[in-house]
Amino acid sequence: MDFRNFGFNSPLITILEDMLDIPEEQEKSKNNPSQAYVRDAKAMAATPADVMEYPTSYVFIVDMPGISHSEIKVHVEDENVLVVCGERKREKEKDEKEGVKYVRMERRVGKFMRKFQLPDNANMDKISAVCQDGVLRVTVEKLPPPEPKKPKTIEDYPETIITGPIQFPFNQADEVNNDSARTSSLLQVPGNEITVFNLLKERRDVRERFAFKTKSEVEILDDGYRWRKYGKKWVKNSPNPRNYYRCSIDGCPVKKRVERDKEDPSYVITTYEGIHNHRSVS
DNA sequence: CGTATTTGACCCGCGC
DNA sequence: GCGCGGGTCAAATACG
Repeated sequence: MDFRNFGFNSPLITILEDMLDIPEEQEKSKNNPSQAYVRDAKAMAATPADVMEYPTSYVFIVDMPGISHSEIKVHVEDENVLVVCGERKREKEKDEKEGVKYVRMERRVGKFMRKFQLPDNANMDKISAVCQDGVLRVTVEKLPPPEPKKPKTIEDYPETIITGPIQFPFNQADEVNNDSARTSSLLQVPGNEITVFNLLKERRDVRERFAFKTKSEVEILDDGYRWRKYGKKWVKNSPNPRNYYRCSIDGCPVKKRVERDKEDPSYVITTYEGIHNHRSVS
């Protein structure tokens, strides 16, 4: 998560603030964007914050010294910007008491504020805040990670037909040193995905080549590997070209051919040959 | 301009 | 040995 742009605490702003030390009263005479800007800059510079990431949440810890609960406001603006602000007011009645005067007045009076750009996975509906001992603690729950798409089995896709001896050149690394491992593999077709599994239980049954056909608009099925095209051929008796690909990993011997079924052009026939000597890349 | 694809040439095995 | 079908190479070309 990128928190670099979270705060507004660059040294430049602090220097600017010192140079433009405008009295609060004058600031209140508003309608001047630059004054509002400076006021916000001062408020942010005066409001230190920590940000922590937990497994299921983000926590923003903000100093709000001497500010009563009722003066602290937490809200979200612009969809994903968490704004925390508070204001410590001068206590007029006490200040003006007979025979009482300030000898020193350093503690900040005025606005405290911080803005935080929330990450994409922040749950805007699950924000809570507690304030204790002048420290505000805002917890923003994370959205649960996107549900892993439930793999579908080949039975869910009767359009996919295994047409040759079965072998999985991809995912080969998963079954290394495990001869009886259940072999499974995921093939992704845009909008669909297909897991072909359990078709092979014994490593010794592995063939160097297999083919299947899938109903698909596009010819490039994402099988988790990157391929480099090295040839294209018009084969006899077919109106469609045959495309030749090599695994783009240097030294990997796997090749595949892709062509449209000449009987039914809505099917794409893919033939794999060889065994990958590396893991898939995606 | 670097990278991917296209495309014709070349190569290889097979049947005659 | 020759021709055919199909796989591969690599120069030319397209593409981003």
